[in-house]
Amino acid sequence: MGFKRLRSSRRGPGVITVREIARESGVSTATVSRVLSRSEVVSEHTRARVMAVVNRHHYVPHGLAGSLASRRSRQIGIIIPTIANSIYASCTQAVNRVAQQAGYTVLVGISEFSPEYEAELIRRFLERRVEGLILTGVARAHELYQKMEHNGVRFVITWKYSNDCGWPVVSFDNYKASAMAVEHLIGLGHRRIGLICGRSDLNDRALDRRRSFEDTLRSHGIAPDPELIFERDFEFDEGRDATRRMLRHKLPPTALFIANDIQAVGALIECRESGLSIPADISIVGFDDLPIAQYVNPQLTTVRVPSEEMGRLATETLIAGIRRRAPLKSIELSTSLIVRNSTGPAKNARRRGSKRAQGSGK
Amino acid sequence: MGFKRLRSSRRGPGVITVREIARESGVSTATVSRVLSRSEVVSEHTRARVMAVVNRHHYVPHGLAGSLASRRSRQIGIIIPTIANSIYASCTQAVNRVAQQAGYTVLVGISEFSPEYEAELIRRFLERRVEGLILTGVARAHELYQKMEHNGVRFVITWKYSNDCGWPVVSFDNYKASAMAVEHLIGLGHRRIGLICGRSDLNDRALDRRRSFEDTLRSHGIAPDPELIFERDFEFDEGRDATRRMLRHKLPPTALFIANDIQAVGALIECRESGLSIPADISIVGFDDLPIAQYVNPQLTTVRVPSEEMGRLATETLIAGIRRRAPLKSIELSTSLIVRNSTGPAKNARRRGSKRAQGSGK
DNA sequence: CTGAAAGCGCTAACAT
DNA sequence: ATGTTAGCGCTTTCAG
Repeated sequence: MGFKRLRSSRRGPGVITVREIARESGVSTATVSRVLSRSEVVSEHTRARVMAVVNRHHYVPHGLAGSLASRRSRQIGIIIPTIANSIYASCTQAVNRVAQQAGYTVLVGISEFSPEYEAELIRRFLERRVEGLILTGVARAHELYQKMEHNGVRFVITWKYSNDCGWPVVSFDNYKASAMAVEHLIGLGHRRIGLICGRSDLNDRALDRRRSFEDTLRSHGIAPDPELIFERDFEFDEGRDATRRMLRHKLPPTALFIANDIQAVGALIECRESGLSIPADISIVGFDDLPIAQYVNPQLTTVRVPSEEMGRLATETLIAGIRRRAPLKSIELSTSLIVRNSTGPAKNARRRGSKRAQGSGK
Repeated sequence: MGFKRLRSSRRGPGVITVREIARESGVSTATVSRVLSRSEVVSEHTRARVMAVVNRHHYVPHGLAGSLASRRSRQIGIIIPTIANSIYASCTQAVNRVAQQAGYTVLVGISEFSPEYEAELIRRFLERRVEGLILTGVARAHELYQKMEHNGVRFVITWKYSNDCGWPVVSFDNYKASAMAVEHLIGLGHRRIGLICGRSDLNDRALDRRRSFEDTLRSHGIAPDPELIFERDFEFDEGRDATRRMLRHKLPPTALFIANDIQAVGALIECRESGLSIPADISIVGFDDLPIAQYVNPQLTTVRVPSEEMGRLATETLIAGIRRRAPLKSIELSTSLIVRNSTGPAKNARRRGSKRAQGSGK
């Protein structure tokens, strides 16, 4: 107990502390702490006295010290691949809202589709002692899962439903959703169908969608043509360029399944500028149902994903698990095909008529 | 996957601490700490021994305790109004990248255009002891500025350049940028010009753009018509609806300045669906230069804003200020008008010809 | 190059 | 209803 250096021990701006507030209001630090958290257990009189001092100094308690002492950080983390695609934005916004409501602060990490970067973000969030983590997809080094468990942090996977991965998941099923989209095209008589999706080596959601595409074709007796499958980044121009290449093919597709709306809009523009009429000459199905899908011409048929609901439920599940100290339960969400004007019967189709919007999942 | 609880003081999962690592590797906690931060001052031999134990336990140091002891949180915060508009997304992504690079973690706050919510976020971030803050716009309660100063946190304002607010600012000037857009229309002979922008009571950027619009018209001898001014939320449909109302006016506008591309796309669609041809019947200038601006038909003339550069520079400025313990310096960025195909001469215009892309700012 | 020891600012038993 | 006290897990002088 040295009496040397009172306020602001080492150096640095002498920001006010509980001790100072306690001294000035003539109570103990414990009482100040109580006023600031569970103010109902404190008498109205002392509460008012303390708050006056607090306000006078613009005192904000040191949350890190508080977290250290209480062993609860009141923080959760979310890691998404990009913030640029508004589909992640709406999910993240929902997460934020629910977490805030429950008294949690959210750390947002953007991995930019890099596994190394994601690992680094997870490490940082663990260091920041988040109580829970919302992750995108399930594919990551086993070591990372170990690290999360060893550090006692709960997590939930989003954007990829899988009932055999062993981790808690709150998501729709990319495989089922894509099958629905592809079957819509096949049902319209299309047999020659192209695919554009994200890079399946960096993105297990893209992988699911691609596998679903190939399997669904096969199950209808159609052999997927590798020359009609493109994996690209999520940019309008990438979708556009891939489409251009497909249209140049000696046997061009009569329909495209494009596993995200950004690339799909690019594809749609490319088709239109190439003089094709949609859906008379070529049909297009997207994925995500971004707001823009209704604002292109023709309006885009696409798969609607419950991104906000997913964010909300994932956060609720996570926080409930943290509070109850119980294992998290998985939830499968459903998607639906929104049939608009970018899909129609194939030329020379044997079967005719189009399906209406239909549900999948549970 | 059960957690065996080791020695844990009160309760809770016995997560490993420095003390345990120190014990197992036969060194002091000080040495473990050195290995984990400035490993170069430790002998290769002990370093290796310590790291072996660290890895075996998947040990992640308690960053909050570290921050408390070192009095540096290594965190900065950014508060944006929404994550849904990709113009903020690209800025935020740049902030993240630079901060990460410099060893800082970023807290992202979404205020949803609510001053109360923003105040709450600032309070939480202060509590989390961020070392710096990146804010959107300059309009907020004086008390908040006081609070930031009293708590010794540095901050920089973005998205609004103003050299008389007294705070450090890294931004372009909304007023100048808008004037450039409006003068483009006036230069094409338009005299009857409508405006759609965000709500100027919640958004000082929208206010600047609106004032600039009105002032620029007046300076060319045109009286702004209140019936041709709409303040709306940032949704396609809002832009569309406002446009519909303007087109119904007994004296409809021949040109629209729409102070963001989201509403502008909505406006463009509405005009097209109303049977107007763009730019023959009506000209449209947007603001932001979102990727979508090139993907609508006709391509949108709009103001390009340096959102990534702003994010990058704001972060660099902030971190430099934190490191040097020096006041932050303001930076004015420039914008440019990207002339595409949605603007053309007014019908019956006296003057003809259109201007090319031109710069503003510094 | 390494260790001992004193806190960082707060919370939560446990008392009163 | 309020005070006393013992840490939370780490970093950082200061010695050696």
